[in-house]
Amino acid sequence: MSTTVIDFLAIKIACRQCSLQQLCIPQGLDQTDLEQLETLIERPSPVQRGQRLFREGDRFRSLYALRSGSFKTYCLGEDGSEKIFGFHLPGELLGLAGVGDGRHRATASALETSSVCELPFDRLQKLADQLPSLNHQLQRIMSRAIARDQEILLLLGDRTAQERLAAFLLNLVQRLGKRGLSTREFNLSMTRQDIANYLGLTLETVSRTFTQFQKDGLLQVDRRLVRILDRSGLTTVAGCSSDFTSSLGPSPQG
Amino acid sequence: MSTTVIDFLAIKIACRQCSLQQLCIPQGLDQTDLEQLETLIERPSPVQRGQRLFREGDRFRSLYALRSGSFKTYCLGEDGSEKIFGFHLPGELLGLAGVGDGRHRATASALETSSVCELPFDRLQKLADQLPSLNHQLQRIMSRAIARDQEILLLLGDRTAQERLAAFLLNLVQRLGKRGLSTREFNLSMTRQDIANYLGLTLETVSRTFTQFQKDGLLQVDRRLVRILDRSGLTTVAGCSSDFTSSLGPSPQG
DNA sequence: CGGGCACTTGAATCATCTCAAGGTTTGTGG
DNA sequence: CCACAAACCTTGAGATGATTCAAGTGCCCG
Repeated sequence: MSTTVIDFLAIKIACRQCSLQQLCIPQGLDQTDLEQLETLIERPSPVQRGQRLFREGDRFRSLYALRSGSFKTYCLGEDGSEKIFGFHLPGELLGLAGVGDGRHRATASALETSSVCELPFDRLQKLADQLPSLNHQLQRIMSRAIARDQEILLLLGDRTAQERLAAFLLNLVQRLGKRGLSTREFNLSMTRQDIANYLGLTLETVSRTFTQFQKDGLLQVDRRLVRILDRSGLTTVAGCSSDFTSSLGPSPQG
Repeated sequence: MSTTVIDFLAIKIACRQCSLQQLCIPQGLDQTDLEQLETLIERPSPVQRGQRLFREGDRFRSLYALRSGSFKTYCLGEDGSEKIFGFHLPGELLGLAGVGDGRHRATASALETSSVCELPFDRLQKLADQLPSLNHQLQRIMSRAIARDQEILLLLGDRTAQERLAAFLLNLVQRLGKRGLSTREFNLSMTRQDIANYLGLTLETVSRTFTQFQKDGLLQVDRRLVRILDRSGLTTVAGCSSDFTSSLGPSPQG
């Protein structure tokens, strides 16, 4: 037992061998910069479903790079209801919204057992002050987070339930594809309630829309398992430029 | 005539004397850093109502700090319809979403005659590489833009027309107040259509809601002129934490 | 003075929500 | 291994807030 623990803690963080390199911070950094980056990364133990990485209002200390699994980020309303800002997949950075004023602006909760790399922000910032390439990469990542949010706003702006769900699913497969997973069949790690919340709909409407898509031969749905039968049909239903569906990302990262 | 032009071009940009210092990039920078920042700032001629600072798809070259006036940022849908991401007031930075991939992600259009400072990004970045304090300020600004977007999502998530409009107005007066303007009476620089679009409603619904607020004694409205009669009543209608209304800012900056 | 634009108001329609009930899966303890 | 509870999902019927369509007013600008 103790050996297991020791072995686990002894794992060297090697961005250079990580399959998510091109999606994560290392993108665009050279070998020597990467080596320095690796020295500051910590790896906490895996996060179980429902467990939180940080909470709304927590002191902001670290950014988190998702290695495996998935998260949702949300805030609680006055009445205790959640509002979900985004779902996050491996390679994405969580916590960016906390940089601004030193407090996390959302809660990040694991949708399934997940693992993350922790990047203590003071050390990351210090390193970025010395490595322009790392600095620029951080700028790019933050800017993209802003751009993605615009696209979520597009989605929520003035669209029907069908358009929203179709766009959501297309975005999801597109992001899964980038991570080397199937773009035809996948498992939703979030509940209908979560999807509804994110899309500004009710649970029932999401459920009905899934059923409708199935009747229309666009999808085959079995609880959390979704198979896309007619991608172009789905794109038509989404009713927006491929540009949009291809770039719609997660909401601001906690 | 030519003297006018020459005089205009000769105006020295002095962040140190700018009243927006505390809202804009200079916040937190010391004298010497500010002097260096001033050297790279350009001031284009004033932008007339309807004129665009940059357009969706344009090559990203500069950030723009708004000195006076106001802007909206939006994207065009396939059918030519706009989707407005935000309204921008003096001291705010436009164009942040373009850093990520070198293209502007939205169009920035002046709602009234406005003036801006242009910050060529290559020079700004180079300077930030040398001045950690400037760099950190840029990080803060981008992070806050992400955080603000979360709050817009909260607003659009699941709220009635009344809640949305009340929250919108409260946010606006709050931002105007920070700029030393009246928090009881102000002029809307955007049309009902723009507000509707931003809030995910129709023009008619916004108009009706204004009328309703007036009947309820919350506001006095005369075309674009709005006077707030019952701030706390409006807060109640907005139905969200003061925390939220106080921090809801503009959408991602173009 | 006239034309256009922004805004207001009304009535009917519609998409989504709400409320309610039932079904399935999963996990837990006996 | 079974019974049971909890969580999740589906489906239906009725209610409702917002939209759509339509008409009309007032203001600004040429």
